[in-house]
Amino acid sequence: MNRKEDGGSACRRHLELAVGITISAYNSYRFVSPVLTCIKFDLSLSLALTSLVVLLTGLSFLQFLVLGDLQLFICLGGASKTFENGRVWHLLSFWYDLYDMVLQNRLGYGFNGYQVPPAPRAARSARRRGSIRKRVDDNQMCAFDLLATVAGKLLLEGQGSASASNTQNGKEMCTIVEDSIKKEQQGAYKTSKVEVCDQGSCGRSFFVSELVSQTPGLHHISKEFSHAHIDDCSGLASVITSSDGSDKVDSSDKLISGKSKNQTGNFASKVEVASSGCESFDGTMEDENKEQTKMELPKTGNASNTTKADMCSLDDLAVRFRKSHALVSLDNSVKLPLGTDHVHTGSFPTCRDDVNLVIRDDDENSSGCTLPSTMKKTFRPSPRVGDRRIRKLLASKYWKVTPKLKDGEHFNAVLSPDSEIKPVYHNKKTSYKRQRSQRDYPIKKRILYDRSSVSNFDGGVSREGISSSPRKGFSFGASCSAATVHGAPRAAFGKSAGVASRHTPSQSQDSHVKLHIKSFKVPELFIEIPETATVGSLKRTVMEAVMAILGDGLRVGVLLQGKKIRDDNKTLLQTGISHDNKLDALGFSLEPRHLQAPPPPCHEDHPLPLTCDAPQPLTRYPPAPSGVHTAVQHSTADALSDSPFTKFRQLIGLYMPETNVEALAIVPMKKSKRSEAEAVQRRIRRPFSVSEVEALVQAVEKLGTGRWRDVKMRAFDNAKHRTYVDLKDKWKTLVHTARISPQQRRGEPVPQELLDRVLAAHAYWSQQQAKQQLKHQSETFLLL
DNA sequence: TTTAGGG
DNA sequence: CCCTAAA
Repeated sequence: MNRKEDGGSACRRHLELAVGITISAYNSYRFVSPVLTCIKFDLSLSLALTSLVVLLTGLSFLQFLVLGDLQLFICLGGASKTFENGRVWHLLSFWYDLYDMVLQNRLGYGFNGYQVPPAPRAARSARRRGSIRKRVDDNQMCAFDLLATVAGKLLLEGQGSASASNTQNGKEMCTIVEDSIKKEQQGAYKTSKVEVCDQGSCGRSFFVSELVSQTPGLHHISKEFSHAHIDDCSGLASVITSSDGSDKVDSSDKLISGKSKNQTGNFASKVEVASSGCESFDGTMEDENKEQTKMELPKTGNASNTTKADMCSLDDLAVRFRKSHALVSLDNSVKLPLGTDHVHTGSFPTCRDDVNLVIRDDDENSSGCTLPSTMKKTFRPSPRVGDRRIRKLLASKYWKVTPKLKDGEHFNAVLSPDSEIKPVYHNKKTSYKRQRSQRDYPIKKRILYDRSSVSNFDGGVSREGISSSPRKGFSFGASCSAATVHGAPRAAFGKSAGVASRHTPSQSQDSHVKLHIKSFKVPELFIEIPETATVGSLKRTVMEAVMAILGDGLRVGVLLQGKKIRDDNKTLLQTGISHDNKLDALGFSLEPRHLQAPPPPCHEDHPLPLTCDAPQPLTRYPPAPSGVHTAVQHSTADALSDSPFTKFRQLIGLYMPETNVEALAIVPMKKSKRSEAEAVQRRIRRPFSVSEVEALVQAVEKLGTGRWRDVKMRAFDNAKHRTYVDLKDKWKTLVHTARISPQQRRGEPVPQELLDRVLAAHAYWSQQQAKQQLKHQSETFLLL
């Protein structure tokens, strides 16, 4: 429950329940989240980075829904979707947290502690930065960091000069920035700049492109993100090792100074890059979509003869050099094995600002993707800071698989034990040296998550899904399997690396990455519970909220004292909720609704396979669009076409009209106004089958229309869900049906023969009843 | 609880 | 299917 401070309600107490429910107020529950069990993200991506991004996006969307406050424009496999209405903060912070979680590998991290900033504030980035850095390896820089910072700036500025800014201004700002940057570059710094144009259709699997939104800030942020992403993809620079570790730098400042040093030429004389992604980059651009790529290489004395690749690598190297300490260490000698010429010392300084844009696609085809000129520049709060940030960004360590490695070159993804993810391009000849630790475990062209490596987690990242189907673009699926996680759920991500290397089958393996989140928490579902609430009503509320967020396919289980209890709505609805500390006992879990879901690997962990009285699905709240309720299946290789993908599409909003988004976002928050009566769940409608009708008719023929209890016992004794009232009602409707014309009848047609019998029986027993009545009356009369 | 009926 | 008066 760290990081949980609620400014607005100090009086709230936060208790973390075993199943992930936090009670924050006396009569309200703060569902830090129902535990989401077994949500699988199946990514057939060539890049782990991309996977991550997608994953984050998917998850962030959850957050988004809950918070309902962000706008994001995402191009996903060609389809784009805009999420409106919001502040970037939420998403950013969520990313942040996720990033944190993923890379930092914090044990027991859930989303429970997550607190949404009441309002955008610049402080966040700073704040986070500090904490994160300490927590982490110090090496961890990430795009998110940058994003957050930029976002903060933008938001602040946007607020400051808000009124003046609109879409137009955004563009202007962009331009201005760009200009300034250009000048800057052309001026003091030599830069290698790559302009890529044409966005969209790059065939990249995932690409966060510009925001079309009205929010300038978002636009910029988006760009930043693109940069991050892309750059990351370009992540060539593998390892520049240094013989002397003395140069390790830990802070940005130092890095900067390092750079200065570099600029002055005191620096590395040799740069060694095994295989830089630049190569692939170039090749791709050429053979790919024939996108226009323009590279502007300022002809500076030293760099004049450098090739594109060189520049690229240099850039990267430089950046990485300054940035990722863990990855790159300073050395007196740096080699550039790109097969290209060597770079002179002088060229290094070049890299300084640039970063403009090396856009690389992670896609196997890494197409040179392009950004409109307006997107070329990243927003910079200040030149200096921007620089730094960008560098950080560039240095962010994600891992990626580069498709176009040359023979003998292997890409090594390294997931260090401390969750560091490092891209390592490894050349046969030039293997990199590891200075800092032995934690680099190269694996070939593949990113593996080993379950065993995350054994301490409830769930881990499963590696089973790692297969590759490059070119498939990517598919994303989420599937759920029955699993109830006991104890605080933890999202586990690559915890270690070492093991990964063991599972390095063949290089021919696809780069299909499957991330498996066994459980995570839906952050901040806030549900107020009226005093009169019952467990059942609460459950229903939870269900609604969950469904609003995740769509159909899930059911909510009720846990008492950590144990799953039989889900009997009737009982639950009558079970009040004590508002004292006994709340701890109550919990909820999310489970897949369909029964055919294969039991999850973790099944044994569960107390009971979920039991449900009725085989039929529970009523959906809200009603899901047709098709949505298709059973969630375990993702398979072709998740694209199947429900998992559908699921994902739901997640990312393709599923619901945007008009609903806002509502959805609000739903979980305040929905308690309804009367308790309304909160009581209505029984599921179970149309009578023909055979049931027949049984009913037969029984009534025998027993008459006034002995429903007997009818029930006689013909429906084992049909628990059919009460005698139900039978009576059905008879009523049957009679009505029989009397109306066939055209007016609806539902499953009842054989006319049965209807005739219904009328006959009805007539007969009505007559009998009348007789009985007369008799009774006469008897009474006689008595009088 | 069961019937009977209206909603 | 729900709700309930009435038995």
